[in-house]
Amino acid sequence: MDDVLPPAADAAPLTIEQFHDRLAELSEKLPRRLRQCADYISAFSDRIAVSTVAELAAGAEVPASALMRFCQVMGFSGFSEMQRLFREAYSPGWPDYSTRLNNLKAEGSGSPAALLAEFIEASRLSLEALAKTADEAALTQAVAVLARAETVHVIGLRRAFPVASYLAYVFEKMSVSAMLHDGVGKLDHRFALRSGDALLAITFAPYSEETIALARDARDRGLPVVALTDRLTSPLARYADTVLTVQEVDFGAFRSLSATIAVAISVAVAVGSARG
Amino acid sequence: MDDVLPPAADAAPLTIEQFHDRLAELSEKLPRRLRQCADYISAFSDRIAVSTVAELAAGAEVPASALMRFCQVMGFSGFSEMQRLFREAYSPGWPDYSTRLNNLKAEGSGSPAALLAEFIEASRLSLEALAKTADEAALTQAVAVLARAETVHVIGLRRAFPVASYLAYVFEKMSVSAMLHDGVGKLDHRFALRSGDALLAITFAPYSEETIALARDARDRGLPVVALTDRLTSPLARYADTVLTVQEVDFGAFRSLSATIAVAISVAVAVGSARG
DNA sequence: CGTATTTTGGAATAAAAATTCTAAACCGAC
DNA sequence: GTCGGTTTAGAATTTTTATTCCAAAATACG
Repeated sequence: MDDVLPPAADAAPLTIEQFHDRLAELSEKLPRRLRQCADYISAFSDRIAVSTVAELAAGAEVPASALMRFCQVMGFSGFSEMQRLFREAYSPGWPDYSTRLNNLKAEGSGSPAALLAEFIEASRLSLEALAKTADEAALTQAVAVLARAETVHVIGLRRAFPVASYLAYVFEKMSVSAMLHDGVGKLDHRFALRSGDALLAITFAPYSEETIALARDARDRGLPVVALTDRLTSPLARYADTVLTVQEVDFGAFRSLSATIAVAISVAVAVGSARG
Repeated sequence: MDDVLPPAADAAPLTIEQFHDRLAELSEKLPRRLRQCADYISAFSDRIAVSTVAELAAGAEVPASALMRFCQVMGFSGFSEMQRLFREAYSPGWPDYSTRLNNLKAEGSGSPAALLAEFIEASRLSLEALAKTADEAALTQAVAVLARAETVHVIGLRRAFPVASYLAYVFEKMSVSAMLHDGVGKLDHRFALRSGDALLAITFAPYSEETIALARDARDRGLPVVALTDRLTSPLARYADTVLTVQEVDFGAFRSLSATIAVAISVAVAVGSARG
């Protein structure tokens, strides 16, 4: 009963860096079993997020209760709290964004400036997630496929249309022969697809029939198809040789497109320069 | 008691790749709730290792039992077995945004990954600048003007066309009467502008003649004009009642549009909700 | 050495998570 | 509409996991 309050000084670490600092600072003055914990944890800290107390304890060759005490010495209330730090650090931001937005909407604060702030935030999150998850191999493959094509056909309707049209613009600027299938007049120009060409198709849930149909068509004729979509299980993926996926954080019913455009333009510019 | 043995064919996936294959193969023929699981899981498979059934179920917006059934359909005995696959493969990728960006850039300049990193960076900078400089009063005024209009006419050509087309899409979704002046067939629909309407015109240097002409036309007839452009001294500004400015950071010859789209959508959503 | 203090291991308990089960909703074919 | 088979939601149950507790062992100190 000596310490009535735990000194505020040793509150739980809030970041992984603080965690390691604390670990280094402590590990010298710990008794044997706790030091074993410290050593093991510092070597395998990245397994904290996906292990149980028992597993880590076994790894450190200590009883589970020793590991519990270790967590407490580190300033956490227990193992779970420590684990949360590592789990959240692994991919922060996402879990409660949508609920936060719902609250915001419920409160009816629809001022344009507030909306803008939310949009900016959604875009920023999307870009951040893209940076983390971008698949370099798929990207490279997509560029290779398109760079080889005679003419690049681009299709994207509804929400994907802005992306498709920007692509067409960039291709034009880079003197890449490209054709935008825009659905104007319900004309479909599927017969414009000639051997030697390639298709870049863009669609997000709810997927657009026409886009998928054109992809199938291209595939049936043996043309390479690159898909830009939201998930690997998208119906578009079946007809594509290369699938690029992008997650956008949506804001209410609308998506920011920032990440999607970033991917699209990178591909287009890379294709343009690959062709010289 | 029909199937005494589960057919060996649908044994559990042994690698993450097999897992995704299986997912793609199944997801089409699954009933509603299970497909929801499949979609969510395929988009966020990296969270499996660090989440509980309840958390994932909440993310996919299904009851926990649906997610359990999903695991079984995938060939696992239950969630724990599925999770084991992901936990064993787990390695905390690139911890944070900036180191990951550097990694992408390290691929070598000109590589698609490096380009993507640059674009992401440019977009993020644009958004940041926008957050700092956004003019609340202008925004509010623009929304007020457009909310009062019978029909909102939208024009934006070349680089601004993606923005204009996304605006048209959002207006449609929000049941705001809107017309996109797209320049198809060089038809100009200036006579579609009727009193009571308003024009939202978008152009950036080098400014598009047609856009400016339409703005002038609208102004001459006494219709309110909202300009979305890059500077207050833009030629478009002369004909506009309200001017919204956005600076995009460009990367090479191309701009990210992120900030522009953020402004555009905020305005559109605000207009939509102002009209009820 | 012997006593006070700290540390330890493991059993006991509490909490949380996974898994199963069932009645009801749903859907498609008649 | 109604019958048969599927699918679903959520309560009930089981299993796993975290956490506490305390007697015994170790250590420090006189």
